[in-house]
Amino acid sequence: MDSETRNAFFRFFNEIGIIAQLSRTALETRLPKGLTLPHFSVVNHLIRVKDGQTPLALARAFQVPKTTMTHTLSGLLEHGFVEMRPNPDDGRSKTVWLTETGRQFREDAIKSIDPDIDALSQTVPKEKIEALVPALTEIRTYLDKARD
Amino acid sequence: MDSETRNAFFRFFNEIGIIAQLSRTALETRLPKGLTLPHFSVVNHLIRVKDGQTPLALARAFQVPKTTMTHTLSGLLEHGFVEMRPNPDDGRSKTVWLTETGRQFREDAIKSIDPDIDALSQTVPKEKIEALVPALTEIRTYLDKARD
DNA sequence: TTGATTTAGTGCGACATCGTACTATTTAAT
DNA sequence: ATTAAATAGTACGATGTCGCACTAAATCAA
Repeated sequence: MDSETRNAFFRFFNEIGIIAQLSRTALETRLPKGLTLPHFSVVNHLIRVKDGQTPLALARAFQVPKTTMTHTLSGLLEHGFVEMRPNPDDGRSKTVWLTETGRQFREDAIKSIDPDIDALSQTVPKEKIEALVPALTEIRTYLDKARD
Repeated sequence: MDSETRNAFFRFFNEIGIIAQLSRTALETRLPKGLTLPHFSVVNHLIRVKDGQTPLALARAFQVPKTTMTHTLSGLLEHGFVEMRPNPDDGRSKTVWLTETGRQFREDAIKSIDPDIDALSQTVPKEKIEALVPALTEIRTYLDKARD
């Protein structure tokens, strides 16, 4: 493997890592103290997709270990953003449901974040972002499969 | 802001976050136990750019708080991969220098990782990666400036 | 049916990250 | 020259992340 190819991939993953870090911090400064990107992401996911999913399904959707999802959900429970109900199909399992407070949290968060996205879109228009996503999805899918 | 635009950016940052996570895990499984992506990245940076830089310069290069860089460097010191020397230009400061052990660590790590990159490049060729980097750099630069 | 294996979720411990506060030194202001 | 402000680095504490081990329930095998 030539070092030029290697460096291309290194540069790519380095930019990815820094963007992940900066965007996360940028989002979290807009959230009420004690709430993090995973909190917002999970609530957002429950709205965009559907609630009533199991913790394990959420862990898989976000590619995190299930212990991490347990921790994230415990924070959402403390804030009253979700509630757990037994899974009628599986006694080991639970289902995660949004509360009205949780929906409101998402509404408020989006109101706080929208101006930032709007500002970013002045420099990097939506179309440019949309053009990037398919390649990123391809890479993400590859990495997901590659981890055995 | 219409929700379509918002969702485009959300999807983008979501993919970014997952790729960062998966690629980090993939790399770290190739490193000796106890060593992390930041350890490798810093050593790699010291070789690609130059050693003798200050901890603060490294913190800025990786967009992490200086306390985080202190912690990363302490790990590199423990492993004997770098050594610290006083900064002749500034008595408050230090400079970070690679050791032979550190260079060897980087060599070995690259040998371990190269096959993975090679496999990835079969699915996502170098050219495709290189085409993505400028846009990512633009976004990273924007986010960096935007954090006041 | 019974026992073995797999799976969902959690408690716990290890460690990475990062904000706050502190020391030592440098730079700026007068 | 003296003092105030800014800067480099670190110690410490809080918290997020995740591997390991465990319990309870489901699935599979005979």
